[in-house]
Amino acid sequence: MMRMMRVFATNSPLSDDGIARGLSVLRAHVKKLGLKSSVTRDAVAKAALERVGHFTVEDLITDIRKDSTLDVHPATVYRILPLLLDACLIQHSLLANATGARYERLFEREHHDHLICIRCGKVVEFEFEAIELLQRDVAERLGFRLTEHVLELMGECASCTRHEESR
Amino acid sequence: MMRMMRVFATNSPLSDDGIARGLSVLRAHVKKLGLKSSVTRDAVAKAALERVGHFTVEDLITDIRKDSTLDVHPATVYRILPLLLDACLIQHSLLANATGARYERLFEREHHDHLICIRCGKVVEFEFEAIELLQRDVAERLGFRLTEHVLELMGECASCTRHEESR
DNA sequence: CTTCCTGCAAAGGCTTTGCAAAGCT
DNA sequence: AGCTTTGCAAAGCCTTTGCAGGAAG
Repeated sequence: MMRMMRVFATNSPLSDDGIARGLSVLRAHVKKLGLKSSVTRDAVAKAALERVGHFTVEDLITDIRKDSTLDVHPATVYRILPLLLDACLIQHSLLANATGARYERLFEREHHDHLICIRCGKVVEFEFEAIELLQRDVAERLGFRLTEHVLELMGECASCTRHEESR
Repeated sequence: MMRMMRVFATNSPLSDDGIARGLSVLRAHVKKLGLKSSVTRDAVAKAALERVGHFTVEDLITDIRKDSTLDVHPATVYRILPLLLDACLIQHSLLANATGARYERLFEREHHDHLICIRCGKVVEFEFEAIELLQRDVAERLGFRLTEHVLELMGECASCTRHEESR
C-alpha cells in the first residue's frame, strides 16, 4: 500500500547499454519488416533514446547535428519516427496546448502519466496504481478491452503558486 | 456508492431553451469585453451548442450552411471560437490521433471523460468520481493546484470484439 | 460616426509526398 | 543489379494575420 504511487520528479537518462539495446531492437524490427538499417536511422533512434523528457522532431535534428556531422532532413525524421513507434522505442505524448507532435521514450521505461504546470510548463511524471485499476474497471464495465490511455493533469505547481502570492 | 459512476452512452442534445440561454451567456460575455454581438457570432455559437458530439471547425460551417443562408468563412470561425471557449460554451477536446482541433459543448453539461474504440471510433462518455478524487489526491501530494485534466481510455468495444471473433 | 466584424487572400507552421540520386546487400 | 533510403522541393492541411469593405452600437 505504501508504494502505490511512484513519482518520477526527474526522468532519468537511459544508460549507454540501454541505448545499445534500443538500437538492437530497432535493427531487429527493421529486419523483420524486410527493410534496411542505416546510419541515419540509427542516429535518429539514438537521439530519441538519449532524450530525457518530451521532444519534437526539431529537437532530434538539433541533437544529431550536435554530436555528429550528420544533418538529417525533417522529412527523413518524419519517415523514421513510425518505425520507432512501431518498435516501441518511443510513444506519442499529446501534451495539451503544445503545437506540433511530441514524443517521449518508451523503451525501458515504466508507464506514467503527466502532471503539467500551466504557468511554467514543468512536467512531473507519476504513476498511481489505484487510478490504473479504476480505469480498467471502467473499461470493463462498459464492455471495452482497454489497450491504452492518456491521463494529463493540469494545474499550478507549488513554486508558481508561491510567486503569484508574493506579487 | 451506487451512483459513483455515471455513464453517458449517448450525449443528449441541448434543448431550445438551453440554446437560448447559451446565446445570452455569449452576448453578455461579448458585451463585458466591450465587443459587439453579430449574426455571425450567434450562428457559430448556435451551431456549436446544437452539436451533440465532438466537432471540428468544418462541422460548424457545414451546419450553419445547412440551416441558414449564411456562409461563414473558416477564418471567422477561428476568430469566434476563442470567445466561445472564454464564455465556457465549449471546450477543447483532444481526442488522440485526430488531426485538426476538436471541440465539444461544455455549456450545461456535466464533466466527463472519454472511452474511445480504436476500431470503430465510437466514443463513450463517462464520469467516475473515484478517479476524480484520486486525481486531486495525486496533484495535492505533488504540490499542484489542479485546474483541469484530460483522461482518455482507448480500447476495443464489445461489438468490435465480437465481429473480430466471428471472422 | 466611430468602432468592431467579416471575407478574402496571403502567409505560417507542421507534415506528407514525388522524384531522382545515393546507399546497401 | 535490384532494392530501399535519403534529401530536396513542392504540395497539403490547418490555422493565423493584414487589409479593405460592411455591420453594429
